[in-house]
Amino acid sequence: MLTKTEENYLKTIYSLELLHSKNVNTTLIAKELKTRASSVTDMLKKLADKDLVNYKKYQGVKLTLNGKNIAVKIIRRHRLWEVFLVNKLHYNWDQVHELAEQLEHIKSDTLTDKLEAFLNYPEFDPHGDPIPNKDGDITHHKNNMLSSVAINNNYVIIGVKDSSSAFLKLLDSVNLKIGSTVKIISKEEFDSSMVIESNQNSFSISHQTSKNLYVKKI
Amino acid sequence: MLTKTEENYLKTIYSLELLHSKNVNTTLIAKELKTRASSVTDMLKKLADKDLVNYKKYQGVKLTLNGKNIAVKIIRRHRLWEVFLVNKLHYNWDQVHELAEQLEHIKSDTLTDKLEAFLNYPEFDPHGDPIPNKDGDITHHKNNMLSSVAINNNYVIIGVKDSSSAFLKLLDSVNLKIGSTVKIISKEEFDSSMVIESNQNSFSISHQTSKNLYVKKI
DNA sequence: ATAAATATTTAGACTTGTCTAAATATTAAA
DNA sequence: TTTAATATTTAGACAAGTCTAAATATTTAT
Repeated sequence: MLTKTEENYLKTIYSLELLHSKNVNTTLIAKELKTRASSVTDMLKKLADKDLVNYKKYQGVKLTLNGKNIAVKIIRRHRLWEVFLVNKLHYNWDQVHELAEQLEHIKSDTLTDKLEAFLNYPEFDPHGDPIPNKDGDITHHKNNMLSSVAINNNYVIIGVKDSSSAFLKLLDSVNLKIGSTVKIISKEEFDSSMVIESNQNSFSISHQTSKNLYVKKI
Repeated sequence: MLTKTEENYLKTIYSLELLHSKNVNTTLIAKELKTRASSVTDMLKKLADKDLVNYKKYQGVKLTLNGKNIAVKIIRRHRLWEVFLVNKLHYNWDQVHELAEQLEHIKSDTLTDKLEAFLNYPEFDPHGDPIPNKDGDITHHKNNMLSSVAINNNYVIIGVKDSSSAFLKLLDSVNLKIGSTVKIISKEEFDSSMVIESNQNSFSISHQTSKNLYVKKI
């Protein structure tokens, strides 16, 4: 049985592998987990001993199949709990991350599956991130950012890249949510901000905002 | 913020205080937590430093008001999660204890209250134990054991003292549950076993069983 | 009331996960 | 390609919670 700390390392390495195609390095993990590179080195050795990562000195790290399966399991638990917190306990989508970080470490073979059934097998969490199924299969079809998409076409928001409370509150304030339809009216060359139309009115959003919104053409 | 271990000590001391009126001693805590008396001594010093227990060398320990409030809070979380697991996720009542032991340590001021509302403010957990309210008030009205109650009267089962899986499975096997009505038909002097009537049929139960069932006269 | 049994505490050690500071390796720049 | 900058690892230390073994206190029995 893994400790909470070991699970957090696996989860972090998994996310970093998705973002960067190369082996994940020590410094990056340290920054992400708010710890020190030396601590990371120590832990990587331990994870390598347990066959959860492939680690060679000075060459970064990569999850083994074993390690990846566990990481996906943790992500599955995290996202299901987020759905529970938002759909059943009526938390706002910007309030659930820290709680899910705790709940994802509850160890039970049956709990996740029962929770999933209770929630009616949701496919996405409140931020639009896909929920891996029981076998660990996960659909990665969120590729288009609003920032890089054609003007004057209709899109629907299917996810957020940044799910910090600050960003989600901003979206709430302009009534943008998962499922909202948006159309780009104009783009500003100077700062890459754009005017978009959504919910029958139009307003300007920053580049920082548009590049954190996943969209799908409709 | 307390560690999981500190919380477990407080919860254990609280339960032991309810059972024994005197100061709780080191050995008892050690047995309950499956650890060593010396480890308990170490922890009691730490808890005393934080003003959670009153501890004097060789004289056992007693929760402070502070410590008691926290203990009750943990018990509240534990019991609410048990209700969730049984009522919403359809676990059997003998399967929820270990899971609730994990869930009770989730730290959140709002989660417990939202969970309580979601569950419609239940008063008792699946084993008939009362759930403390938000202010920590708790009703302790489970005094009559089936073993010590009059023959030929009608009672309803309101709780179980032992909530081990083994005992609960035994109850399942004879279809006794919280809310079942029972009447003692006869008692055996030799081993204190008794024949009871419940659900339109009668059968014998051991003293070990009858002294773990809380009942109320009807 | 003293001896024997039991309970409790202390001292010192171990594990996990962390840290700082120093040593070493890799990468980038001139 | 040698130097400078950066990244990584090692060595040694620390805190939390635990342990064993030994020392001390309390309780029980005679």
